[in-house]
Amino acid sequence: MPAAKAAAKTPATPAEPRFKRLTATDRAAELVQAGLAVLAAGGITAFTIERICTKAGASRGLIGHHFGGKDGLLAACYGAAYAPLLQMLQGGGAPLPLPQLIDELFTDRQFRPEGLRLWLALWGEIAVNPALQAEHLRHYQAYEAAIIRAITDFARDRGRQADAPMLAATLIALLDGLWLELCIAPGVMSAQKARSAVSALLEPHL
Amino acid sequence: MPAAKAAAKTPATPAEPRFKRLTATDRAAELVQAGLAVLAAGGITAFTIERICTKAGASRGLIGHHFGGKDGLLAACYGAAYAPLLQMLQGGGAPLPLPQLIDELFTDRQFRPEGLRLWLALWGEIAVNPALQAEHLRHYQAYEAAIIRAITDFARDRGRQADAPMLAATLIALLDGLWLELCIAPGVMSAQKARSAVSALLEPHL
DNA sequence: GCGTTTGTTGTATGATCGTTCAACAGGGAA
DNA sequence: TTCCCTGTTGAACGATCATACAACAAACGC
Repeated sequence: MPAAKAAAKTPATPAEPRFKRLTATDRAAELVQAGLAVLAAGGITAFTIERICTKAGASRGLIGHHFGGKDGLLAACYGAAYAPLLQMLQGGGAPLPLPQLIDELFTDRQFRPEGLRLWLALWGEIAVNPALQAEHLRHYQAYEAAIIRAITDFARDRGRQADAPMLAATLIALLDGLWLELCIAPGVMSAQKARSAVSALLEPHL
Repeated sequence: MPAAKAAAKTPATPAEPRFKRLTATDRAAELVQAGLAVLAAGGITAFTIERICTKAGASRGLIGHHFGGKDGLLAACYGAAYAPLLQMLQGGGAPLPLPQLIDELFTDRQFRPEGLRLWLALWGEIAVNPALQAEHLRHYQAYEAAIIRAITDFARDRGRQADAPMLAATLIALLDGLWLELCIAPGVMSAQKARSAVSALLEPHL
C-alpha cells in the first residue's frame, strides 16, 4: 500500500527510529548473551551468525563489526560462560569455605541443564580449537587454585591432613562428570544425588 | 567418446576397475570408521558428508544410500563408539571383577585423548538430538548395570556393605570427568593421576 | 539546528552444506 | 559369455553458511 504511506504518517509523530543505537560495550554484551542462549539451545552447530543476530535483534553485520568474526564472538562467549563461576570463587572478597562453596555449586544458578548444555557445546569446541584451549587453561587454573585453597583451609580447620591438589583434581573431575550426567541423562542424575556423591567423595578424606 | 574407447585403451592392460565394490556391511563399516575419525579430529562441525566420504575414499552419494542421510550415519557412529566399552563390560563371558574393570578402563585402548575427543563431540550432540539421547540412555543403562554389579560383587567378597547404585553413579561421573580433563587439558591430567583419583574415591567405601 | 562520529543495516558474494537421482559398472549367477 | 542385481558415481539443486562493504542514520558536541 504505497499510496497510504504519506497519509498514514501523522505529521506530528517524529517517526520513531528504525533501530536503537547502543554503546559498543552494550551491543557486544547483548550479542554475547544471544550467543550463549543459542549455544545452550542448539549446541555448536546452531551457533551461526544468522541465528545469533536474530536472537539479539540485530543485523548480521554486527558480529563482524564488534568481534571481527564468529570466532571472536565464540571466545567472548567462553569468557562469559566462565565468569559466574570465577565470580563466585574469588569475586566477593574473602574466599568461600569449602561447604558453602559446594553448596553454591549445586545452586540452581550454577547447576542447571541449560547451563550444562552450554558447557557441553563449548567443551566440544575447546578440544578442537587451540585458541579456546589456551583460554580454557587460564581460567581452569584459577578455578583449580580456588578449590585447592578451600580444601586446604577446610582440612586445616578440622585438624586433618589431605593431599589437597589431588583431592581438588578429583573433585573437579567429579563435578564435571555429575554435570555431564545431569545434562545428558536428566532423570537419571539429579542435583540432590550429585550433592550426595560429592559428600561421599570428600567425607572420608576430610 | 564411444568410438575412441577401443583405440585409446592399451589392449594389453585389463583396464583396472574405477572403484571397488564392497558388500553393504563392509561399506557401512568403512563409512562409520571414517565418521569416527572425522569426529575425533575436528569435532561435530567437521562431521560433513564431503569430509567423511573423502576420508573413506568413497563418493558423496554413499552415506545417503547406506544410512539414509547424515543423521543415520551419526547414530551408527554413536553405537560404534560405545561398542568397545560394552564389549569389555559384558562381551567376554564372565563379568570382570571391579579391580580388573578399572584397570581396563585406564588402558591405552580406552583412555586416550583421540577417543575422548570423539566422546566430547558426541556428547555435545546428544544433549541436543533427542534420537541420540534415547540411544544413549539404552547404552548407558547397560554400562551402569555392569558397574553396579561389579561393585556389588566386590563389596560382597570383601564382606562390606555399600550403596552400589549410588557408588556406581559417582564412579561413572568421576570417570567421565577424568576423561574430560584429560581431553580438554592434557598435561594437567594423566591416566596415572586419574587411576589414583578413582582409588581415592572407592577405597574408603570398599 | 548542523555536522561529525560511529554504530547499524542489508545486500552481494562465494564457499560449502545435505540431499537427490539418473546413469554407470562391478561381479556373481545363469 | 551374457544378463541382471545392486553398489557406486558425480553432477545438479536449493538452502545456508561467513564475510565484506557501501550506504545509512542515530546520537552527541557544538
